[in-house]
Amino acid sequence: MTNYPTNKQETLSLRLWLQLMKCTKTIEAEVSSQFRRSHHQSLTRFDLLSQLYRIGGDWVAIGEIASKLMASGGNITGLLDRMVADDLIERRANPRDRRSFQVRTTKKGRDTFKEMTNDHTQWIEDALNEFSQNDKEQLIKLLVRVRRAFETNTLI
Amino acid sequence: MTNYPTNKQETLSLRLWLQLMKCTKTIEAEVSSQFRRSHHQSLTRFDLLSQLYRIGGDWVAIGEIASKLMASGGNITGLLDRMVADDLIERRANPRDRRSFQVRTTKKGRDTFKEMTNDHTQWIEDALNEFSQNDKEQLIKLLVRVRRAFETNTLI
DNA sequence: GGTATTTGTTTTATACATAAACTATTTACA
DNA sequence: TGTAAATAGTTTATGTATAAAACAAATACC
Repeated sequence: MTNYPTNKQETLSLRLWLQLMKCTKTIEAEVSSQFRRSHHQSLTRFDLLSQLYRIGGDWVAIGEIASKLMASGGNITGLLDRMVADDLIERRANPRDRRSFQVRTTKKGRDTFKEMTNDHTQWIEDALNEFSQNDKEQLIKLLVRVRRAFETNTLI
Repeated sequence: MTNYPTNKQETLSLRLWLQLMKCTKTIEAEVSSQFRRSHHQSLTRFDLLSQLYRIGGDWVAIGEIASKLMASGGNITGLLDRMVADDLIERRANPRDRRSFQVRTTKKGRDTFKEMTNDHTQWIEDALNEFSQNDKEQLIKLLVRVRRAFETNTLI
């Protein structure tokens, strides 16, 4: 999102990273504000509901949610509290481990997610319909490679 | 960053957007935590210092900063307060317009920015050195196109 | 010249993010 | 066993983000 000084040597790699960020932020801002307007929900909540949906309606440990969302524990605690208050998810103690808690979606949570995901898919489709299948596949392939490069790099 | 349900029709456009987000989040998390560790600064502060550097050391109106960072006004007020407290920037009333305020970097701010930007460039270079010039250029081109598609779409 | 509107910024309320310290439990193992 | 270590979540302190209301100063305009 930043325009870096152009007088300094701005390498191709750096330009790539800056464009990547700018692109993501632009779409994210749009989707995020649409979600707020249309559903009074945040992108984070959508992510969380997606994870729960993906798992299939069963009780899920809070730690598992946190790792899937790449979020810190303290963050998740508050997020879940607010979503329980809004009746999107429910929460219980893990019957087998008294340290642990579990959550799952409520009916309202599932309905909300369904509406959100329909809108979401539609927005993205509409915006990206000008791209050929080939362009998209190419881009996906490159993005996965970039991410892998960073993930392996990080583990050193 | 989310893995969406694969049983539902997951279009190519959607997969593209999800990979884009995942990729950006991964790099962002890495850069962000490095900045925190190495310089006790956030990515947001780096962005702000970049803008000030780009402008060239002159006093800049707060509103201009806000629009360049694509941030809300209320956000900027707090951010600037903390950065003034850390002696990275200084702040004064606009001598020509008594509604308005201006900021510019301090010496410490410029030094901090210089160190951060060197590290930043190095990290990105190291992670992306496996990519050919052609790959990078291709990717940049596609990313710009995607962003434009979204920007024009949004303005409707 | 006086009122209405716009502009530039802050304040307030709330949401979301991290790290670090803390509590409670479970597990490992001497 | 009994104690140390690991694990699961929460709390706390702080930073970053938004929208909406508030405010003061500048500008528009009748």
